[in-house]
Amino acid sequence: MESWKTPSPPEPRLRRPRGLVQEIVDTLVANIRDGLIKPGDKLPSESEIMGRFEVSRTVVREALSKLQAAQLVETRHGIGTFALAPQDTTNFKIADSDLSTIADVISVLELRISLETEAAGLAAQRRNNANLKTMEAALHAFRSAIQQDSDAVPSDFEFHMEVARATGNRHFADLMTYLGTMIIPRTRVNTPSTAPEGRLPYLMRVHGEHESIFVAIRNQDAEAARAAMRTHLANSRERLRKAQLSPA
Amino acid sequence: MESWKTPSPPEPRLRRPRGLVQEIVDTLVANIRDGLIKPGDKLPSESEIMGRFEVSRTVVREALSKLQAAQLVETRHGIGTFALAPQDTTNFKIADSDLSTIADVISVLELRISLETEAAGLAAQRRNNANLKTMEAALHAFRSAIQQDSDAVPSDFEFHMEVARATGNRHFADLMTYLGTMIIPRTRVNTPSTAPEGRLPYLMRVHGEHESIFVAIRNQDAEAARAAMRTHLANSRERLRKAQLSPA
DNA sequence: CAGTCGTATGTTGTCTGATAAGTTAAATTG
DNA sequence: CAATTTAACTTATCAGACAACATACGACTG
Repeated sequence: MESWKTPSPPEPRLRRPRGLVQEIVDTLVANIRDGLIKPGDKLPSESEIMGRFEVSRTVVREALSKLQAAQLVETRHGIGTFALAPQDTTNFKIADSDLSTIADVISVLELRISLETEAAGLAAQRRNNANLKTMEAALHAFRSAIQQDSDAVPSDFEFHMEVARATGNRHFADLMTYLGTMIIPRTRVNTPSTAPEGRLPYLMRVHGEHESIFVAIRNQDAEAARAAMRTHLANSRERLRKAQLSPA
Repeated sequence: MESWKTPSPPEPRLRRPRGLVQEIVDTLVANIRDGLIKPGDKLPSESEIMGRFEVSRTVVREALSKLQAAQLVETRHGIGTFALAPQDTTNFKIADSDLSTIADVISVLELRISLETEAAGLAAQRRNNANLKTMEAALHAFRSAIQQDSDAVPSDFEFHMEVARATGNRHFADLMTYLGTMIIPRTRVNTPSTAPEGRLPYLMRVHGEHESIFVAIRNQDAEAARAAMRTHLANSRERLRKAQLSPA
């Protein structure tokens, strides 16, 4: 009924995934973050943005409105819109919107690789018997969960947390806790389901990697612990990469 | 029902504190925070808000746009705008009280070692020419500052920040920014003063370490970059350790 | 009667064109 | 030259329109 209604298709705007407004917001945010627009700089006038993106002024103003709300720019009547200096960020935070795609999750996982690789090395040097005992318990719980086909994520996370705790440096455990709560809900969905080898073999391999980490830490071999942890998390990253390339 | 909009006096519009948009934003935010509009509730339609505040749709839409940016509401095309549940405000934070002793600073430095060692490796793989240029400029500024006996900390930090940026992973740069602002004010005090070799030789050695990192990143040698960064920061840690044992 | 379909209606998304008001700098005037 | 006026550019707001989307209800069909 409408298929014959459009004889001429001059549609220069093919993709509008999240609306025109968000497209402009994303572009401007990127320009500011990348330093293309420095704090104090004047943004292009509304008319200019209209022309550059080929949208109406309504869209431009709503985009700028969002940037104002985000405290990224300040608009002065009759003069223009200016980029603001990033406010004092006395905390580290990952926005939920920065975890919407698999690529976003990978970027957080990279941070986790950075953190946990070093944590494993420090843990190997500083672990005490209580740490080893807790790790062992977590490994045992993980194996049981696999065999009983129940949720293995809690014991998995508990093992990693104990490695972080074994560093004796509270900040490692704190940051792990934060990253864990951010990442776990997103990775759970596609954890064993995307494994080409099937759930049980995959989880058993993970278990083996955990044991390699544990042995290195127990033997106080910092280099081996680092390497084992890096291998373990790099595997997770590769699995996510594949899931990214071949969506279900 | 009238509780969320005070009836306006016969005078059309006497005070406009920061514009009509902000007035609507303030009112709606207050209503959401006070529970008059609960999470999941549908806000009045745009036409309705237009009528109640006697403003045009432009103003209403810009106000709602700000609320969207603040993650207070969500708008669905063709349905309406709905109040959102307050999002998780969990974040990673290091309390000021956790930085009172040198041991505390060392523990944060360890986190930084973890972060920057990996960042150097990733930077070696992913750096572009702009990154290299910025790093070179920072190195040059650092050397100049040394020779002119001025503050070398900003260019030092700038170099490290650019390494973090060269990872292409925003979280590295974000966490570096946070750790940097936490740590810098504390390390500045005892930076070159506690060096047994004297200020200039010490800073020149730091400069050399920076150059080793830079060369490895330029050559895209990830392992060498990691090692150079680890050496560099381990030296800082050792210096702090000595200062801890022999307080001035 | 049950299920499907089309339409009426209400909503948000975007566009167009206009007027008001603030700011700056050139042009004009004394 | 200095003060003032004007012009141009900017943001702020308004008004009306059409498109895209979603839902509800009635009509038609089996």
